[in-house]
Amino acid sequence: MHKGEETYNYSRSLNEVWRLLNEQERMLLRQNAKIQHFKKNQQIYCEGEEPKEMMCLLKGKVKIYKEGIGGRSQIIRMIRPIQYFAYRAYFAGENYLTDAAAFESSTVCLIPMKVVTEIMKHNYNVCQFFIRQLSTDLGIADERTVNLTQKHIRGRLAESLISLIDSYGLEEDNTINIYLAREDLANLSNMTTSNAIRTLSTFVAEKVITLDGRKIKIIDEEKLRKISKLG
Amino acid sequence: MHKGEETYNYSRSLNEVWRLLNEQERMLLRQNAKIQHFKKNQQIYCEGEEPKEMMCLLKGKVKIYKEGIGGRSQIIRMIRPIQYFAYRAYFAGENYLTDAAAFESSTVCLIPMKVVTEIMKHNYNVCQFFIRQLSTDLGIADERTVNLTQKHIRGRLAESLISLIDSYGLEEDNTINIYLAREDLANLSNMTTSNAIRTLSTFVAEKVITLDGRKIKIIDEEKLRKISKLG
DNA sequence: TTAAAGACATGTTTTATAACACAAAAGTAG
DNA sequence: CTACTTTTGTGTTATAAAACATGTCTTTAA
Repeated sequence: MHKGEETYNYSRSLNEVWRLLNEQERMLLRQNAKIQHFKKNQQIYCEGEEPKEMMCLLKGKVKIYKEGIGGRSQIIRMIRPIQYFAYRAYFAGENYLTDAAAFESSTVCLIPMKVVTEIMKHNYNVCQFFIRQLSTDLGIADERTVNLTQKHIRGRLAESLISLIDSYGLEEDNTINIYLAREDLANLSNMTTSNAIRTLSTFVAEKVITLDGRKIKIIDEEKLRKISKLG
Repeated sequence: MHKGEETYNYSRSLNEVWRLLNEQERMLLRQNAKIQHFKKNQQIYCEGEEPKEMMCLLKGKVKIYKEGIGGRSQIIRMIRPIQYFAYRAYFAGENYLTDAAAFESSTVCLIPMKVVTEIMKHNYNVCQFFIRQLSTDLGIADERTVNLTQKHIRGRLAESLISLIDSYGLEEDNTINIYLAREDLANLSNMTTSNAIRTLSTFVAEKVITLDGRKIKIIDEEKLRKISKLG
């Protein structure tokens, strides 16, 4: 695939926001957007940095996380392709409060926030897009707070697996379409790596999932949802 | 105070957003806004309800909370006068995910969301106001998740006390300007009521605070912040 | 003014989960 | 291929916090 074609596909991928724009605004984006590749486990931005550009994930998988107490990191949310991220801090007038890193080799489109806000001034649809997105994410964060603080280990892990299914989907053979280290699964579910491993094992014993290395195959999604709700 | 004067004062209180509006928009608000009083402990809205109106707290104190597992409720955030709330769900296209109730006798201004979005279409400043607010709140929610899941009881309670100071301020004698039941303090800090009581007692023993019923007087704010960070 | 209900306080027991320790497996580099 | 690091897996111990129990104090109500 030569460079022109690659860029063309990316432009199409930005679709969701793209169709809210007129030709002039699209031109502005084309002129200012940059494409950047990140290797597996490469940092995309760091806590404390000043946000200048918003990002749209074109390819790959990205985690937004925080380094907590005593090196225990906590994954806040996961990004899938064609999701926008890294704009919150700029809008709040803050530096980044989180870190972002690529789970796997990823491609990101960077758009200067100055350009974005310039467009927003004259385009209500784009404002509405961000308001809806922020509102949805705030709702998810509120739910998450209760889940992580009140549910037991089994419930939290089940919840995480379900959210991974929702984000990245299942292959034809019911394998979750992302391969995470046990440690990441633990950081997502607010538990130690040992307990993530142990609890995954009990799920296997209960025939809710099967494991093959990092491949997680869902056997009984109904039961998994039940564990997430009650356990 | 007669009715006209009361309304006049409320209008001035809406200041922050008020000055973003032109005369026509202000008229629209005046015609559609309603003032409503809530008694102590009265519910303002419930989870599952369809949001139709945004609210601005004019007087009193309000808690936004969620009923979690087994009746354990979790306070998500506290509202102080001249803060707007109850708009997230509408913007996200959802029903309310939280409950809201008055801590003490409170006065609320209700503004139909239809009117708000109508104004937003032609007023970028109002869009910006909500985007900034949502972005700030999302940042707070992310911080909170890590604090509630990773800090120990002492740290969580200290954190809650500090956030109460930040929200409601201190009297001249260093008393926190809100009187919460131990149970509410517990629901704010993700712990049982017993543990909130116990931990408050240890804070008294350590001369960080003094207690007189529900009055909490801050003796050593520096130490409290240290406990919140490390403990 | 005396019950009754609710909030506050504190000691004891139980339990979920972290912390630790070690081993096996798998991936990585020299 | 071999050594080395990282990841996974499992048993054991320690501990923070919930659950439970009980009593006192305070407010409300009859």
